[in-house]
Amino acid sequence: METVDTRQEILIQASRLFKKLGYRATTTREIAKAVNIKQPSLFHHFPNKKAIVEEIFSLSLNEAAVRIEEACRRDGPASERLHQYLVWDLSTLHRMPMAMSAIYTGDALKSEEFAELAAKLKAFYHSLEDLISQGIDSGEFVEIDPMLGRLIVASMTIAHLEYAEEVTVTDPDRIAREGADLILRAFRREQN
Amino acid sequence: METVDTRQEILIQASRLFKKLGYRATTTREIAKAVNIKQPSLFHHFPNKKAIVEEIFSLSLNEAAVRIEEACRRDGPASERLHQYLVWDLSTLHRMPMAMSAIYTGDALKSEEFAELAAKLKAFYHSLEDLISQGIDSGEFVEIDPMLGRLIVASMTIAHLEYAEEVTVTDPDRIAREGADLILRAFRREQN
DNA sequence: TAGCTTCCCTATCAAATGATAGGGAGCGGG
DNA sequence: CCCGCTCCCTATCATTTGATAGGGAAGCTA
Repeated sequence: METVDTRQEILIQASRLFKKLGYRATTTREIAKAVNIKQPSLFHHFPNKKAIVEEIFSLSLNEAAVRIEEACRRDGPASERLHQYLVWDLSTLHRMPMAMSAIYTGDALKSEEFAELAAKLKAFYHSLEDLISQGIDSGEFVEIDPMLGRLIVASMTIAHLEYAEEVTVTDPDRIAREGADLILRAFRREQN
Repeated sequence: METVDTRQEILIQASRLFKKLGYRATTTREIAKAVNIKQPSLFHHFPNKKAIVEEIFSLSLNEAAVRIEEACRRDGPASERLHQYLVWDLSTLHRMPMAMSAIYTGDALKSEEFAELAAKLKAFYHSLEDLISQGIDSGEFVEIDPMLGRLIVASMTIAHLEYAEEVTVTDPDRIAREGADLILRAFRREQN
């Protein structure tokens, strides 16, 4: 049976190093050292360095892509649907032992070799922009370019992730709600 | 006399590649190719690769650090001082021919060798948190951890930079004002 | 013209780094 | 007992990449 501990530990340590140094700057030797194994042993658990970051990425993006698309198609106020999605997203990410902000803030996605992942992310962004457009059309959000809205939601999500990685989180759900509230504040029209 | 054109072109092309690929993933050969010179010719204008990113970084941070500190010490509502600073910052960055978001979103700063730059940025963040604290104390801003406030201001600034780099900017001052408005919306209390 | 400076070139190096080859220890099943 | 599997090791390779050495052309000054 494959030891799941070492594999999981690789993901955790790699994500922290990716966050601290970036993907390219993090060597497989550093990852191995953090896991207390030798460098070639990494390749028993993952075929290559790329596969490590791909797995971390999939952990966060696969389900998120489905959920944001569902949120797009449901009925009801767009602001509520976006809020619900953000609460789920933040609480999920906050619970993960990996430093998930590493994936989005880092350099991994920018590389040519990660075109497939970048495409997934692009589709995700498309749904997010769609949802924001719905909110703008219904008058719930201020009138901004949906692309700018998407950039703001994404960057504030990452900011909140980075925040939660710094402080000790006692209640992931509560801090996720507060984060979602804060993100929506940025472009929700004042309620009168 | 040193040709300023090539030097400037190196900064511009390098910043775009840093944005697209990240600092570590961008090779000096790629930069040279974008500038239409050979790789070793780069080292006539800059002592090493690090110096290129340092110069781009200094362009944006040196004056910003002074201005944010001044904003901290001036009188008047904190929200107005922060707004003024943000308008200056965004309009300055939007006018630069370099892709300035490359510096903040990229992996360069994370590296050990850029500890000096990271320290500068840390001092800048300290002033920003101070200013946000003032606004929270005076009741202008919602009660959040100043660190979270700082992360949000920084990430939204970058989001706005990335936005302006995508669309064609006709009036940098106007888009800077709109950006500053949007950033402050995120945590300014509703005005009654 | 001679001499100096600027700027770019070709050729080349040394180090870092992702990945492979192949061996050995531990362990469980038959 | 031995086969096969898992998991880690040492040794090593091939490539990439930042940087250096040294030369040559163009332009300016005296």
